[in-house]
Amino acid sequence: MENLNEILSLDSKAKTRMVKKGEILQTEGSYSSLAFYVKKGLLRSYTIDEKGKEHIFMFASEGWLMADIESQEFDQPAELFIDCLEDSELVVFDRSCFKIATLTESQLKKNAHLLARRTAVLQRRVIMLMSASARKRYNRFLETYPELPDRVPQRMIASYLGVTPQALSTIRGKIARQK
Amino acid sequence: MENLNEILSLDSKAKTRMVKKGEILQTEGSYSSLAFYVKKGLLRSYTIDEKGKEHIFMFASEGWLMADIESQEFDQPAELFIDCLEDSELVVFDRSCFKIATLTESQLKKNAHLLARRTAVLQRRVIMLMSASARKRYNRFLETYPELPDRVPQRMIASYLGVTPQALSTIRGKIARQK
DNA sequence: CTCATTTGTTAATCTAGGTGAATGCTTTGT
DNA sequence: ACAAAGCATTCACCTAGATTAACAAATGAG
Repeated sequence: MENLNEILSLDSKAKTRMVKKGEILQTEGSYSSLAFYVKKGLLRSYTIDEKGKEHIFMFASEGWLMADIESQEFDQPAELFIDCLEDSELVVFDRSCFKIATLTESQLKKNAHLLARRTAVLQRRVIMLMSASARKRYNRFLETYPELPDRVPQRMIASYLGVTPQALSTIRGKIARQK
Repeated sequence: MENLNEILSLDSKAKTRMVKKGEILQTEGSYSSLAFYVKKGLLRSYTIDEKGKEHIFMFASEGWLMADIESQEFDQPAELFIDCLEDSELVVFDRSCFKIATLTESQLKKNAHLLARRTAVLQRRVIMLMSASARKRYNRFLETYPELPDRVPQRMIASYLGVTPQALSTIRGKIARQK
């Protein structure tokens, strides 16, 4: 991820803010979407389907940027909820800060890298979801985010992987037993 | 989608090229990745898993840009195959044309906008794959790409949706019968 | 035109993962 | 400190979709 100084240069009005575990930073359907750079702590973004079930879209720990860039760029209401999984220290950016039309050239370049990187992550995620079993997705998750399993409740890892907590528990049991 | 003139302004060296149905434009692992703007015709990008099964990542018909932006951005070998589903007329861009460092401000803005749009599509796709049944995904596909069902073989639609051709056939049978 | 390949359909299994419920364990709030 | 809520695990089901296979229709190459 870009370092903090580069990120900060995107918006001189950005402010540091402390948030408590459980605090909700963005609600689906809201227009006041912001972007959050995580200095310390852990965020997640997710949707809630018509049956009330949560589907975690991504996590953001130290050094990552959490934003509903898509809804910001197209001036649509937020599609995602964003909330806080640990007491965190965030740098908060105004949504205008990611509106492409308003950015300077050097900001655009940073932004383009962030976007390209994000797109690459999503591309791999789509391919995994289409082609790999729950067990393979879990193993890939462990490789990709080695620091998260100790900080994120298992039911949320399950949600990120697109399986139930029970299924993940069974997978973990099998992996542990066969070693 | 941006109109052709805007796209063309990205690269004065871009050339128009006619390609035949079945022609392969990019192979997984190759470094010579290009980008293709579709003036006429239809392309697809896909991976092949360890069992030899194809997984279609996206389609691009008239007015869309097909590119393995991810591998271009990170100078990695291509992750995707790209081939041609109909005789097509394409504008071919060199990969350098999407290397961020070399672009002008107005090109960067178009590029960023294309990426944001692509990311939004992928975001919805991930959420669909995690939370919706095959039937719902098919209905969503029909709404989103109304022109494709008549041009794309069903087995490829099935591959895009992440189900087997048999499963899609059954879904279509049920939908037709219950009307 | 004709034979071969690819495509779509249907049907009979099989299985990964979902659902629901019971059991302990750990957090949380007061 | 205690009750209450949330969490992970296990088990007994159930169901969506995979697999395999057979067959008919469409496509295509020589």
